[in-house]
Amino acid sequence: MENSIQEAEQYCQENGLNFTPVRRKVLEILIQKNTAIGAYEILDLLREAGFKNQPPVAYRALDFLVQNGFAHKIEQLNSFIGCTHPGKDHSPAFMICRKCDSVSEEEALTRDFSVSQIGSKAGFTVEKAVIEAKGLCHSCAELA
Amino acid sequence: MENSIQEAEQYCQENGLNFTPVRRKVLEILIQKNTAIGAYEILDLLREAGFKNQPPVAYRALDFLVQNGFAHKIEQLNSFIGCTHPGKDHSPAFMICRKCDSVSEEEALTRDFSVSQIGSKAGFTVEKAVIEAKGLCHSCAELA
DNA sequence: ATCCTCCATGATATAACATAACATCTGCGC
DNA sequence: GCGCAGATGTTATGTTATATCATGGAGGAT
Repeated sequence: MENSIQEAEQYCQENGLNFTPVRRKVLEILIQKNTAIGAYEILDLLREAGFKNQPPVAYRALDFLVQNGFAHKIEQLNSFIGCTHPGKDHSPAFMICRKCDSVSEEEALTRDFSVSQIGSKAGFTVEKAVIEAKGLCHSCAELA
Repeated sequence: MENSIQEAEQYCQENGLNFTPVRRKVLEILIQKNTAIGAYEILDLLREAGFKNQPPVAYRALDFLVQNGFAHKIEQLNSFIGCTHPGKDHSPAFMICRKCDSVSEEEALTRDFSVSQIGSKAGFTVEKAVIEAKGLCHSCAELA
């Protein structure tokens, strides 16, 4: 965890990005929680940590983190999750457990497939792909 | 368009589903618009057509349509679109143009790939996959 | 025919998520 | 100092979605 933060810090320095206290704190929150959480929950945690807590505070920090690959938005949950391998170029696919709400990030790029290919066939230029699956995680499937 | 409605009607009859006036009207709206629209826009159109217009009216009809494969939710837009090939079992991928906001539905299942496979590797059982891409559609790409 | 149950709808209220708009501050180059 | 750019502060509001309880209507069982 300290590790991830330091990586983010370094990446920002190298790329002229401003890794401010709020941004750092939000990333810390995301990494610590290790699952998808909503902006307003983040806001609560920010307040507890002594930061201002109007919605734009959280959303602005989240924008920054998502923009720069330190976090992802989970569209189906309207929530956010720290990226497990930031910086690197990747096409993530998220597995959302409907029972325990855990979210895991997998790599979606296979040799034979990409969303880009699907788009190409249709004459569409893909710039960003969202892949999210709902189902049962390993642990919850065993209990069933 | 009349066609799609009739197909839906028939499917409902065969499967013991209640294709009520609101549900029919919402499907008509979606098919007519032929792009993704929000629940509150649907609500307006329902009102114009003489239906009640509290939010649950639209959301309940949309739930029904999505549940039964007559429509899909576009998560990135918080909006809904009529399904272009309902009834059939399919795994759709949506292409969302950032310039003209058009949304097209493609088939995501290829011989060598599925989101299920990505999940399996991670011990995850995929029940439903959401694939949405943002980018430029053919027409908008040409203008650029 | 009466009652019961199921499903759909009506209606009110509120929750949850997100952004617009404008003010202020701070660091930095000139 | 001055002005610019990026970040944050602050207020207000817009947008999306659901909870909850009441009402209605079709169809089956007795």
